[in-house]
Amino acid sequence: MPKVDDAHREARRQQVLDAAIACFARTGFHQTSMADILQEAGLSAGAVYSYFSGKDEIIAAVAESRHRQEAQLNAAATAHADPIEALHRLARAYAGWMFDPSAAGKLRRRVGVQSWAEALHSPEIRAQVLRGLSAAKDALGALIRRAQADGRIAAAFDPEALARAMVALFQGFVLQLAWDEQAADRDTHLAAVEGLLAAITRDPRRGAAHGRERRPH
Amino acid sequence: MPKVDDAHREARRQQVLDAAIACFARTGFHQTSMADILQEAGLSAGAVYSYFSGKDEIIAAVAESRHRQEAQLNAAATAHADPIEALHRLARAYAGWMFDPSAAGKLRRRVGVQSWAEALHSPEIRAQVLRGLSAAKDALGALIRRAQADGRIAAAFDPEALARAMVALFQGFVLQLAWDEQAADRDTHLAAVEGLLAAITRDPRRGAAHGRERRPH
Amino acid sequence: MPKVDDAHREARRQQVLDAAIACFARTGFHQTSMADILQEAGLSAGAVYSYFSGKDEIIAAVAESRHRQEAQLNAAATAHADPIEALHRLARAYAGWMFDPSAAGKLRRRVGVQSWAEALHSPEIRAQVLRGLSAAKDALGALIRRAQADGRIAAAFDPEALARAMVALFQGFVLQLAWDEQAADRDTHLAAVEGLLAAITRDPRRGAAHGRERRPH
Amino acid sequence: MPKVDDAHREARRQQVLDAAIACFARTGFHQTSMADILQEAGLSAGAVYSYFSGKDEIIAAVAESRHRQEAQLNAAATAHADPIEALHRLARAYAGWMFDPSAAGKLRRRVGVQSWAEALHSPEIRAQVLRGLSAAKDALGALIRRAQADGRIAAAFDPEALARAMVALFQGFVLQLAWDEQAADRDTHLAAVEGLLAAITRDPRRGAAHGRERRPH
DNA sequence: TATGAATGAGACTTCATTCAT
DNA sequence: AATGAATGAAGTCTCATTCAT
Repeated sequence: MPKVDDAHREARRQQVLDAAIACFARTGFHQTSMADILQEAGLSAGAVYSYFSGKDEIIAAVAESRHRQEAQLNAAATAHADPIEALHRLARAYAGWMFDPSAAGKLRRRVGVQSWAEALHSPEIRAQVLRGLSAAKDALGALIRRAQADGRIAAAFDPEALARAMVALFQGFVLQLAWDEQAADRDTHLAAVEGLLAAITRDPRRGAAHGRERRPH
Repeated sequence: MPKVDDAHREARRQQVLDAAIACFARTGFHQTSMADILQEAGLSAGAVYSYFSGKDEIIAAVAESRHRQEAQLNAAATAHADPIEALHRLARAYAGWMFDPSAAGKLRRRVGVQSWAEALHSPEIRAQVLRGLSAAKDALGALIRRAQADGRIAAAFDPEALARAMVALFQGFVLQLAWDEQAADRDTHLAAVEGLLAAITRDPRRGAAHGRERRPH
Repeated sequence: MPKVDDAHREARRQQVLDAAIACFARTGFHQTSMADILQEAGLSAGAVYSYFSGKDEIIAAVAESRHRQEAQLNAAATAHADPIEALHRLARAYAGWMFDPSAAGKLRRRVGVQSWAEALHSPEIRAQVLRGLSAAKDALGALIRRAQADGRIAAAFDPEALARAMVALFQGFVLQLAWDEQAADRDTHLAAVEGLLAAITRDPRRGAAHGRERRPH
Repeated sequence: MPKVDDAHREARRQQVLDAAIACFARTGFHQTSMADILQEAGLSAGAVYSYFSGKDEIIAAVAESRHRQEAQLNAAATAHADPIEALHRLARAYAGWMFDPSAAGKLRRRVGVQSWAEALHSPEIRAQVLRGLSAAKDALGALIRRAQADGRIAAAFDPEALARAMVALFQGFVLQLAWDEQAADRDTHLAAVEGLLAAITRDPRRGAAHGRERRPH
């Protein structure tokens, strides 16, 4: 019955990953020892090593699970017909995930920031991070181009640069939130992002484009 | 002649810090061994340990020197009488430093990102990072408030939130540049930041402001 | 089955302590390296460090085990009803232990002397040594007082000073033996101690005290 | 002018030795670093190394100076014509030196105890200590034999064993005093030693030996 | 002679990983 | 499959000693 075995295997792997996330969020990848993870998971060394080849694979798997979840956000949000509405939905989807005030959200931010640093010297994690960045930029870029085609965003904007800036804004907020969870709440962050969005959007109902009537949200 | 000794001492410390920065940028704080730093610096263990009490002090000194340089940017740029001009100068000063395409700039970004991660569990580095963040936010916030008093930025903006967003934008760009130095050049980043700035600024030469109906949040 | 584990743990700790005693006796606490102990014990560094937190704890445990054994001597010997007989038994018990000509006795003396020196700057070992000294002095002092009450030892003796002197005599012999195992045998030492004892003891069967029949050895 | 140079050299050596004694008394031979000694002496490394070949030579010289001083005690005291009086003088000379309550005496005891431990594994120091022990035993033994020839000490005593016991008594007192300087004063120790002496001495004016007139303290 | 910066062997300790049970 | 004791390479740091100045 491989199905049962696979389910069991998957459950055990998740148990290890959850423990690892808790430890990594607390002390960072390289200051967390395997012993810390074993204790947090309540498993023996032998057990953990039968599911993962080593610490590096655990780090990679933690980063990978983060990446997988992120990828779903893009797909879900960009389906909407109206590009501006899709942009807003995408922003809300990301904000909901990254600014999540729950304990899980806090762990995610902290591990996320560590991964960003780790990406500087781990080829695997770098690839993941860059893939995630590209996916977000591509999704945003496509929507921006559609909006520009509709005359809803000034053609003068470089879609790539604009997409990059929107992601940067998110990333900076995640950093600030990771350093100080009290820094601001989810709505504050979302408002800022949507403000940027509104500032560059033309009102579609007016003949002449004007930034002045834009409603940030 | 303490001057000679002090100069020598300072030179040696800098030699170690330079070596450490090179190593940290390459492999991260905790995957860099003291042996790596010794080799890079071309010094013996004993020599290095006579200038620093240990690896932690080196990490702290590296982060500290970064922080010290950053602090000077705020002061230099905010002196201008016109708040909008001061904001632009501040943006350019930060951009010039953080997006510096030279090797030194690249090292700075990479070490900076590591420090951001390290700040999550090192009280000292966290304090430095938060101090730097506060200083930047305060400088920006003061200028924004002056601009609002002059009617140059819509009063509806929360100065604190706006300042925070401008910093976030910078931080996100630094991250993206650190991951991929080819991602964009200094001008692209600066243009994006100045674009945001322009989008929220009223034209002072016009009787009626044009940003007036927008409610950023 | 904690019993098995505990037994195993205790056996391993003892294995380390035995190795440490051999090394310490040979080269002293601070000139013995952990590598020496590891080799002598036939264990790896990791194994030893899972039983002891470090070298200091091993030193303390070695001194402690010595102290524990010594404490039993006092209790066993002082139970006798006749105080003079109890004094002799105590002297014989100590002599049997401290002048033991076996290899174990030799190790004990050598480590003991090192502990005496170590007690000068290690608070833990000093406390142990002083506790052992007090226990011996107290046991002797109580017996001396009982003998004085019975008129068997001249009331003019200060019991505390006499006890201290008897202990000093033992300690000096241990030193001399440690320096030169051929210096004298157990009987010689015991004879000297019992000689001192006899010299201060009145013959209970005689009306008048006489030191003259004593045979110092 | 070699005389001046020699005097200078000797003064410098003594300066180092004094510093070393202070350090050794405080922390023991092997936990005192050369840096400690340099600082205490107020000399540079190069200076110290031009007077001593290394730490071992300093340790040996410290032990040696102690030994030299001790040797003078024997000679001075044993010159007296009456062997019993000479024994008392010898005891007082040793007591005066070893139980000296001054700071110098305290240092001497502490360094002495360390030397005793060091003698277990350093051939040089062992030789010194054994030479000192032999000298004392020989001086005492000679006096005891003279006293026995005069009928002042019972012939039944083994002179060697008796001498050894008297030295042991001193050594034990030194130990106890080093551990706790408040343990007893010089007079108490001297009284105990003289008490032992009296206990084995026959009254020369009486035909029959009597221990009973002895005054233990 | 004197200095003290520099050396580098070696000390203690940790921890990712293995493997006999 | 699971355990956890054991391994040992590698890490950080110290300190006796040297040598250019």
